[in-house]
Amino acid sequence: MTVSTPGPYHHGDLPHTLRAAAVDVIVDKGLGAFSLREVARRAGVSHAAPGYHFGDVRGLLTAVAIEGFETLYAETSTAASGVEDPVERLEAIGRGYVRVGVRHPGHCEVMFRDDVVDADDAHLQSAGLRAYGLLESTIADIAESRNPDIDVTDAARLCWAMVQGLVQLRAKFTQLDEVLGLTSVDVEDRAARFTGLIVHGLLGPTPRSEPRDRSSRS
Amino acid sequence: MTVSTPGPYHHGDLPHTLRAAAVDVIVDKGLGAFSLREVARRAGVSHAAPGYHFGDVRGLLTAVAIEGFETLYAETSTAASGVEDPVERLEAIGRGYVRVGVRHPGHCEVMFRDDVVDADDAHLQSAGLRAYGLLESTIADIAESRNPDIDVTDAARLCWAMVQGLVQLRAKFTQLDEVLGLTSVDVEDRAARFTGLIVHGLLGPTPRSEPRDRSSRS
DNA sequence: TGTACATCAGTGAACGCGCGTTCACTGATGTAC
DNA sequence: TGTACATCAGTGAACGCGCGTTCACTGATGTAC
Repeated sequence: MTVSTPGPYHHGDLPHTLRAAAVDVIVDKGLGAFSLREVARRAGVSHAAPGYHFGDVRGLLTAVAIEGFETLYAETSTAASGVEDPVERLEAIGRGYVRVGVRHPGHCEVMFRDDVVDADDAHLQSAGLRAYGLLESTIADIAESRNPDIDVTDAARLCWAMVQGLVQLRAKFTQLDEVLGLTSVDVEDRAARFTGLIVHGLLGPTPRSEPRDRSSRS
Repeated sequence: MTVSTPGPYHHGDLPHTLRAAAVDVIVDKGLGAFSLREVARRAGVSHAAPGYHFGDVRGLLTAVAIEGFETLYAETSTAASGVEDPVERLEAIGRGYVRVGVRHPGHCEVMFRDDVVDADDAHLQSAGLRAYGLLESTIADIAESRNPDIDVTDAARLCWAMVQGLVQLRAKFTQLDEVLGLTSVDVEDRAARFTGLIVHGLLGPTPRSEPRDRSSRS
């Protein structure tokens, strides 16, 4: 990733390169060691260049977070498109989420870190709500067609929290595997079981493919 | 928390005070702004004092993480003790976990951050494995008594990831609540439903109180 | 086609700051006799 | 009980470092005429 050649004075698309370099830094040095100067070094430009485009550290990280939410929305909506059954759609979204987590760990490390990002940024908020909205609307569909007792907002958060937990703990699991002497497992497969659990949990302890008569309930 | 009086030359239990101050800093400034000097300032001692007791930043944060795992073990094992049924015990542990997350967010922010902590530290590893072991052994009990098909190691991680996700996203949810104009919800109640989902998912789609004949397994 | 000028994109030297670390020190406590 | 000494706990001045930010600058591109 590191560009060592001096390169032309005018860079093709420096903002893009800087975002990529920022992700690079996050992934292999961690957010703690993140700095504009390190990003500039990796992008092969002067240390003042990131400031020119993004203002400050917060601005650059916010741009990375926005990119992350856009990727998340793109991946999950693609995964969901064309899937008729809302339950299957939810599973597809869950898998898509985890895929993003696995493929873009740098973005994910920033997306929910309001202490590090400009949480008031309008683009960031709309990108985040757009991704969240897809999840929530799918659960609303499930509620409508399968179980009207579901608290949609709350269920959406359960799903989000669970999948996010999976993504966040992936690194820890990997380390635990080493400590415990176990081999690492297929994360996406785990995600499938995850979403399966969520769905079964949402539909109640005895899910059926056809809704049964459950009218007498508190 | 901040001590402004000069205080006596010899502090009663400075290591303890420094750990508390460290948690303080993490909670309201974030790990990004964490520094030994800031911790010393809050503890009301010279900036060299933390170095004397903990060596460096990593050492202090490792001590905080150990404290966190010890608290986690204490809380979950207390919650689990005396509960006969392993399923109920797992639920109690899940609730205990979330309680720790809610009450000790500073510790939790550090416990799984290997980039910031000395992951090779023997005390840290044993404290972590002790907490994890309680969870795993409970799931092993469930597997034994209810469903031998459960992959115990993997199920334990699912649980851990889910509850951890809940804890980590709590702050995000709070912020989303503001964005979406909703009131915040009872986190521990959410945890109960969480663990319920896990348990039902683990026991399969049609859980029974008595184990059925399943002897033919690979 | 050529020239002058404006604007954009990135440079690099300079600055002040907070940090971690070191180190000679000092104040307090414990111990030997 | 008193004195000398060792050890422990914390100090504070000093240092070098990487950082973010500023700012006059320069190289490249676009536009007007």
